[in-house]
Amino acid sequence: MTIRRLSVYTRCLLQLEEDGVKTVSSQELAERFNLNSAQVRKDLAYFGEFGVRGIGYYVSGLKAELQKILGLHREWPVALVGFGNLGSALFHYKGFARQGFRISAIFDDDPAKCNREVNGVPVLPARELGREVKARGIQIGIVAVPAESAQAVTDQLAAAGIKAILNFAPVRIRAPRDIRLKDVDLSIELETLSFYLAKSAR
Amino acid sequence: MTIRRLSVYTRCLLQLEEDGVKTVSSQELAERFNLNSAQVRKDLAYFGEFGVRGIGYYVSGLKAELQKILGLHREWPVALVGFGNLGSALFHYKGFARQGFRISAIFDDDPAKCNREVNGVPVLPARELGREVKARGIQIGIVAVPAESAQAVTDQLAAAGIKAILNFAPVRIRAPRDIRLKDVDLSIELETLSFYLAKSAR
DNA sequence: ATGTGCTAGTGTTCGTGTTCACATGGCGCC
DNA sequence: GGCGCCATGTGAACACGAACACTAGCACAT
Repeated sequence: MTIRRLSVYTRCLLQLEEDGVKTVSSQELAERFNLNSAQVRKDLAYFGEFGVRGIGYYVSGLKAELQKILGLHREWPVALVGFGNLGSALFHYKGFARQGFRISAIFDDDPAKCNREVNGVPVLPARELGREVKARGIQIGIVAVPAESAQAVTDQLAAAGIKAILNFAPVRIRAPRDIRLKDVDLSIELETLSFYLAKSAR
Repeated sequence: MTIRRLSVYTRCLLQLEEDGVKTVSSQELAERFNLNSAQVRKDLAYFGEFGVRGIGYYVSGLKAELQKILGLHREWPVALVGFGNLGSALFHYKGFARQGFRISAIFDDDPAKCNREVNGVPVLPARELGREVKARGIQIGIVAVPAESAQAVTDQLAAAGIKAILNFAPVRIRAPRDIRLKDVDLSIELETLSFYLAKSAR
C-alpha cells in the first residue's frame, strides 16, 4: 500500500477541519486528488472501519486515526545535519513542525555556524553528534550536507543509533539494513519534467 | 514506465564515467539499486538496443543515449519563483546545473531582494514574471513560495506560457491540463519514515 | 415502525509493471 | 573460419495495485 496517500489524506483533513467541515465522503476526497473513490475507501478500510455508511467519514475522527497510523500523534525529535542553504530551508520549513517533527538539534562542521542557538535550537559541531543524538533520544536524522560528506554523516548517524534517515544529498548512501533510508533527489524530479518536455517537442 | 529510474541510471553512469569504467552490465547496475537485472535491461531496451551481448553497456554511449531521452543533452532555462530559504537552497543546489538546468531568472515579491543579481542571475519583482519568462523562452518554473501564494504564482506562470512546474509549496495547486505539474512535499517523505518507526514500535 | 436514499466496505475484474527463463547474437580464442 | 562464452533482448508467467460493481448498514423522513 502506498503510505504516501495516507499523508496526503491527512493533509487534506487538516485543511477541512480548519474550514469547519464535519464529514467528508470518499468521493469528495477522491476528487481533490484525481483519484478513484473506491481507492480512497480501500486505503482507509485497510486499517479499520472509520467511515459511517450513508454519511461518509467524520473529519476529526478520521484525521486522528490517520495521524495515529502515521505516527503523527506524538512528537518526533529530529536531528538536522548540515546547516547550509538547504539545511536552513528545511529548518524553517513550516510543514515539519505541523506534523509533529521537531528539529531538536542541528549539526554542522563549520565552526562559524556552531555553538549558538537558532530559535532555541542548538547548532553543534558534528563531532558531538553521537552524544547528543543519544542524549536526546533522537530517532530521525535529516542529511542536508554536500554529496562528499553524506556517507560519513550517515555512518555517524548509524553509529549513534538513529532509526531513520531522510537524505537530501544527491548520492546513493549506504546504511545498515535496520535503518529506514529515504532519498529525496531534487533534480530527479526536474528530470522527469524535462523528459516529458523533450518528448512533446520531438 | 518509471522515468525516475532512467534518471537514477544516468546519475550512476556519470559516476562510473568519472571513475574511468568503460562498460557495465545490467547485473552490476541492478545491484547498485537493489533492482532486478531483467528490469534494468527492459528499461533500457524499451528505448533502443544500447547494449552489446556478451559485453554489457558502454558507459559513455549509454549515458549519452539516456541524457538524450531525458532531454538532458540541452540546457533548460528555469525560472525560480520565491527566493526565501528554500529558494536560495534550490538556487545553490549543485545537482540542477550538472543536469543542464540553468536557473536564469529569480522572482520574489519582497522589494528588499529584488532588482539585483546573484551569481549573475537577476532577481526580479514578481510582476515582471510574465514578460521575462516569455522574453527568455523559459519553459520550466520552480515554485518555492509559501503555501498562500502558490496558486497565484502558478496562475502567473501558466499565463506566461510555461510548460512544466515543479512545486515545493505544501499545497495542491491547480494548473491547466497541458502543463506538467509535479509536487515535492518534503514532509510527506518524513511521514512515511515515521509510519515505519511507529509500526515497528507497535 | 418502515421505507428510502446515500455512502462505506468488499469480492472480482482488469491492467500495468516486475520477474523468470530462454533464445539470440556479438566477440574472442583456438 | 568455426566454436564457445557471456550478457543482452524478449516472450511468457506472475504479482501487485487500481477500477468496477455489487452488498451492507446507517440516518433521516414519512
